[in-house]
Amino acid sequence: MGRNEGRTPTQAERSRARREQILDAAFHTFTRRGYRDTAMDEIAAAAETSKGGVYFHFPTKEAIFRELVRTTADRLAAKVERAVAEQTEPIARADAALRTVLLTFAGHRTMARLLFVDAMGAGRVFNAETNALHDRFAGMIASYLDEAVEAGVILPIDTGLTGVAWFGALNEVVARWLLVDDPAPLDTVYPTLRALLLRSVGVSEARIANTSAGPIG
Amino acid sequence: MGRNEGRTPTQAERSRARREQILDAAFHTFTRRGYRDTAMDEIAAAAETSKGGVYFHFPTKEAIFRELVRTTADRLAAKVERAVAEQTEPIARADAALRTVLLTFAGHRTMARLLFVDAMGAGRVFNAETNALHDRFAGMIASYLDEAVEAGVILPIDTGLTGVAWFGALNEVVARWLLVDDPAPLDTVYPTLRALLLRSVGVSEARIANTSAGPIG
DNA sequence: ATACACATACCGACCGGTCGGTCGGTGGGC
DNA sequence: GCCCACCGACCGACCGGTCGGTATGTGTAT
Repeated sequence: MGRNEGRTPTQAERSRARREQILDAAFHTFTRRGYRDTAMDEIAAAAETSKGGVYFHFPTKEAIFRELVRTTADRLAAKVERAVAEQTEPIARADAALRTVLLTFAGHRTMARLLFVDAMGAGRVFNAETNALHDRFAGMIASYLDEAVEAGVILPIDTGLTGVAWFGALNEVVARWLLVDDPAPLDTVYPTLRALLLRSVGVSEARIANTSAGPIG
Repeated sequence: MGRNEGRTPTQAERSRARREQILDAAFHTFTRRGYRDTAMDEIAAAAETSKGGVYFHFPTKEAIFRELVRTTADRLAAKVERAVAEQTEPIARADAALRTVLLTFAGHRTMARLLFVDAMGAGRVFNAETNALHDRFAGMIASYLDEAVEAGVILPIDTGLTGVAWFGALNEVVARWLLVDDPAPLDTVYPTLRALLLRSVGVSEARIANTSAGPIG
């Protein structure tokens, strides 16, 4: 690579590093205490800088939170889409999506926490945000279900409502797992939840018993 | 009816009336603006009294909210239990529970709102509360499912997890309906959701098609 | 190289506003 | 004459965001 190998970092580099540092600190603080209960001073302290320093990099508290939620949701959605793309058969695709979400949350509990924080600690401001987030994921599910209906492998159901219901079920299971002190590992509930959801759209027991695929991407 | 027919009410009566008035005002304000965004002054104003007046009847803001949630949840639970008691067949019982919740919410949107407010606007304080509330209803569902499993009319599933998942699905569908501006009537989604849930525990299509019962209590 | 000009990153005291809760007072019914 | 119900000014803590100031680069002309 260029000159200045690992030497005194340039201003731009230090700036981006600090920004990241603040994002990290905010992530952890929001994750542990919720949005409303997190003070800017706390974020500043956790990032080992000052409130002024934080406000140099971000315009408002809300902006920090939004960026965090957005990037986190993006990462999760991308991971799901990657996993789904590896499958061609409709049921296997829906299944891959479910597995990816569940196992990703299982591996990154804090990630799950952040995506649930706004529902737990934010005020009216974020209802629209939360709504949009839920819509996005419920919509993803619905589109996979549409494929499956089209292919005739599941019943011709109301995929919109089903997407919402599936998302809700998943949401609640994960939320429960987040709130309990020493939760059972999330991946142990996966087979049960999978069977429950697939059955709900008319997949045969035989087809459900036939589990698919290996580890997630 | 004793003497003093509708005449100047006694002090105790006026006191209880005021208390109710405050509860009412708090209910409406919490329902519209969420817990955190509701100021005691607003409640006082809505109850046509003063902040001091409110604090004469209630020790803290939290106490008001708790009482509201408790009595509301109690009313709903009682209604569900009454509806369930009218049925003897396990599937019909679970079905009655679902119908009652959905149709009660459909008829009392504000009631639904209050039960969801704590998740929307409260801070850490109520996580335990919310958790307990969810537990309670998920537990109710699970116990009905247990009956059904016992009777052999549904598959021998993990009723605990299923209770959580059903509750989550229901929860999300209702929440969605609360947040959308002009929602489709909740009772139109009932048949679809009912079929979805019943299928998920292995009830046959034939049995699902056979809808039960008349209007709710 | 040196000096100067300017921007960038950061600090922390401070401000303005909000809000839960308190308290001294008051008036009307018993 | 006492006390219940009520009033509303007030308190103190908290918190998001601002601002004047500083110090450390960074580019440029000499």
